[in-house]
Amino acid sequence: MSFSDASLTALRVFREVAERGTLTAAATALGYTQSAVSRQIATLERAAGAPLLERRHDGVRLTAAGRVVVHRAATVIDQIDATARELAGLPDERGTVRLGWFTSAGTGLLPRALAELRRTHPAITVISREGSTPALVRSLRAGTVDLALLASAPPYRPLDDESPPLRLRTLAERSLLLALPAAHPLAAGDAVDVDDLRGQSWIASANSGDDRLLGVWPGLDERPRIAHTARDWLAKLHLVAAGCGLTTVPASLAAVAPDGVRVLPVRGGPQERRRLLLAWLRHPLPEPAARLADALRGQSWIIQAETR
Amino acid sequence: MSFSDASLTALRVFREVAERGTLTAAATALGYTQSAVSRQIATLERAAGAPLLERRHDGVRLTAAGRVVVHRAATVIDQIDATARELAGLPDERGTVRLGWFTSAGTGLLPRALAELRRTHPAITVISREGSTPALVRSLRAGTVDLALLASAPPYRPLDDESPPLRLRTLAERSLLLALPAAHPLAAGDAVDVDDLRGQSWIASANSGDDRLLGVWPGLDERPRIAHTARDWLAKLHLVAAGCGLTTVPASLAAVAPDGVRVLPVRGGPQERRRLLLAWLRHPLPEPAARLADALRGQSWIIQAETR
DNA sequence: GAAGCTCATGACGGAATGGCATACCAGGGT
DNA sequence: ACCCTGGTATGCCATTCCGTCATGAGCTTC
Repeated sequence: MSFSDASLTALRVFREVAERGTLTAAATALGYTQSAVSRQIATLERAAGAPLLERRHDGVRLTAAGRVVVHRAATVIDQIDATARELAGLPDERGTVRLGWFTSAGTGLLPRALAELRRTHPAITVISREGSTPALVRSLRAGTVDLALLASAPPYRPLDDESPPLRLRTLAERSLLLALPAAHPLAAGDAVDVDDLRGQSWIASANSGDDRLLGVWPGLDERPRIAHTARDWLAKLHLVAAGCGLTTVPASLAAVAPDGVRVLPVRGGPQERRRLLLAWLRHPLPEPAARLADALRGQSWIIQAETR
Repeated sequence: MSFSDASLTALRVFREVAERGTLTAAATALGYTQSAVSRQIATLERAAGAPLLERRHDGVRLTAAGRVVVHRAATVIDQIDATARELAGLPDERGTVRLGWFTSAGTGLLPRALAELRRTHPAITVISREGSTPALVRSLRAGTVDLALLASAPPYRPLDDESPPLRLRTLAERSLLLALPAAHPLAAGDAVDVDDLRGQSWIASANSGDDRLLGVWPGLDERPRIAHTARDWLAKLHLVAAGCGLTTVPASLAAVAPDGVRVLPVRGGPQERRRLLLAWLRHPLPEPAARLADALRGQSWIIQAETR
């Protein structure tokens, strides 16, 4: 029994697991049952002669051997898929970038950068998908995205501690803002004082993954009053407009807030900065990915200037 | 059904078939039956959606799609095997060259070049194997050797007509010589006249593959008298010494002929030149392979000078 | 026309694979 | 203290897959 006995299916399953972080999620993504995935991993580990996953109560994490395997698996599967495309007579994907992005990049930075890129490099195709920061980091590791646009909050911990380390570039650094109903008493001035925020009602994001509670101004109350929970920005902003509560917004959304919503900075308290990061793993970055990175960087300067 | 459904086993089998040139040979090499190989290829072709092999009465040849697939298959399998090594904690094969060589290189050029390389670059490991020209060409295409040392006779046809073309470099060009018993009447002078060769008894090589009859001076008789057949050079030369017949030898063997054998040039008739070729496919050639090529080139100059 | 080589294919048995149900474990809320 | 909810592992089963064996069909050589 050696790794050469591994099956392609097992590699595919393993990559999916590495990307999703749990066997269960990988199973549903693949249309398998959890038990099938568990078995595939088990036989792959037997073939590898070493555990590839560290089992934890909240999912699994890659071991050192697992990191070796997921990297190889990604290139193997890419080869197979490229062969399929080539045989089908489709153009190869040399001119394609796969981009992952965190939700609030979707209203400003992303569409502008894509428009810019289409103007300057019409031959480049961008395939993108939204995802949470940990999901995107796993996708980078699993080789299913080439480039990821991430947000990071203080204390700016590294995104993961695996090797090789992800390559990072900070695109912009901006302040977290507060969205409140135009009719709200605090909405009168040019800014809100942090102490006035205690005891308010909040509209939070559905807590996706291990992120901290989003949408509530950080560091205020132990147990803030969550009036509503929504994943969608448009829904959240309309809830604010309807006077249902307050929420935090990244600066990029200030420009697109609907009527009835005011977006203001918060005075006092610790600086709530957010960094916009570009992350990738492959080095050197393939040509089209580098061009996309340029476009994102160009647009992020504009945004940075707009909103400080 | 798409190529993504291909299995690793099928790819392995396919590479072996591409390398051996017949399903049967691949089957015995893999320890399978011929029918198993036939089925694997059939399902792989179904997955690819196109025939990968052209069936001929004497084996199979790759189609255009087959060439695409064998190339990808080689890199996939290499990845898998590299993973296996890495997981086993073995050193990776970056410092290894896989060389293929035609039989008569084994007495002079090859050992000298390897000794030279070990002196100048002790870190490089060479794994080599003997093979016929068509077998080695297939091995280059299948990615199981990095470099091949080949012989070529006029009219110096291209080794194959597939794409991408093999990269070639001529190392030396030498005359074909004649080995005859020291006691033979023709062995008296410094050279033999081509017309005296008609009607002689010959010691031929076992006709391996589709090569023409080897060991008999070319262009003489329609049906030469073959007294003995042997694959091994040492055996052939001792048969000559025992007076059992004549045979042709490449110039590189002149120096190692045993007592009782004379090696002489042949006067008259068309020039019977043999080219020593170095062939490879990957470009650029990996570093250790390039160093081996240098060593072979260096030694071939010496040989060329020795024997003109 | 028989022998010898090639590849293809029908029949069949055993191994691999995925589904289901269930067991187990840890953390959080009541 | 309890259960609920997330996670993974595993016994049992049906099916599918993948080999072998035996045979057939086509072509070349003698």
